Amino acid sequence: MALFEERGYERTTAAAIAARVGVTERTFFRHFPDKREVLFDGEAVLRTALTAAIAEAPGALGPLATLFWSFRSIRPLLENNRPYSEPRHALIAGTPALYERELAKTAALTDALADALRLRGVADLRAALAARTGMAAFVHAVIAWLEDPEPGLGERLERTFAETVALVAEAGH
Amino acid sequence: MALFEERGYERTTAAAIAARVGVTERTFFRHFPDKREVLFDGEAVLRTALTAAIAEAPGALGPLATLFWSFRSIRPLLENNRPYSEPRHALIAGTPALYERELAKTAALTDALADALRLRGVADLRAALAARTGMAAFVHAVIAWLEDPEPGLGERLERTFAETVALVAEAGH
DNA sequence: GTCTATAGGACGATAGAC
DNA sequence: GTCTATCGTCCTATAGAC
Repeated sequence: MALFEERGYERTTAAAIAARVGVTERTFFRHFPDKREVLFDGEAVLRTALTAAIAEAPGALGPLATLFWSFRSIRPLLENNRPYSEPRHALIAGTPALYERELAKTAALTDALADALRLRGVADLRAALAARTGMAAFVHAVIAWLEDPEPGLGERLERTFAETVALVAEAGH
Repeated sequence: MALFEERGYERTTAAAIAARVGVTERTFFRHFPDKREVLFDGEAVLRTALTAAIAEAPGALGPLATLFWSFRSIRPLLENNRPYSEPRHALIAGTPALYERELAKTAALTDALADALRLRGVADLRAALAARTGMAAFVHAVIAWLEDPEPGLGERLERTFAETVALVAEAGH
């Protein structure tokens, strides 16, 4: 992050990153399959936390309510991580190659959520649609919060969930 | 597509594509900013059709109903394109680098839909959330249809819209 | 005369093969 | 760790269209 903020992502070579931590360029590529991945280690933590939450959510909840419940439950994780994730978000948003990778990670997470719903007995396509719809709200709320800390993440999530309900209700006549 | 289906995307060099159409590698890169882009020319057509439809949708419709109306209206475009888009989808789904680019195009399209909604007077964040939610349904329906032609796209869209309404209604208590 | 397209040579960086 | 293929950029030159 220090190097990227200094010279920008594209003008920072993999060799320069490697040199900064005292290894060779080849060693860098042994740890990360490509240069973008160096910024996306955290995704696994988020996926683990969310799929665990889905498994533990109250059994009475429907698919989308389960997701909303899970998103609420990992709020502390996101809030604690903000000092790192906020500048990271700014860098990613301004770098097309990184933005593409971020989208791929989000898509992989969406698939994982759908699988976690299936484990709760939700039908195949229904689980996929619920995961997409839920992630649409979650990503919207988190990005809004990363770009403007007020109001807090909890408030952003609740407002977004409520607005999703309102938008869809209106479209359903 | 012929070359990609023959040897796979990654094992097809830009030079090979260029040679196939009788130009040099450098000329290839004058037409396409990078190798992936050669498969994503069509996105502009879809964006133009959808934003135009949003502008022409009945004024009484709310944001999400406007999107659903627009998705329905471009059905013929998608159906006519199926002979090309179906093998293309299979190739993209099996090639991570192409899948990432596809996600980026979808994200750009989502932004364009949000802007089109703003032109209809929808508030900023509300437009962004509606666009994300609508695209979640649209992409779900189109992918399901590309991977299995039965039932048709019209039926896939209606079922998906209805299921979105049901999922969200349930989550809203 | 200007605009647009192709071509050629050189080259840095990523990333894979070994 | 060594070696190298491929992607993608920079620069300049040339040919045809209008």
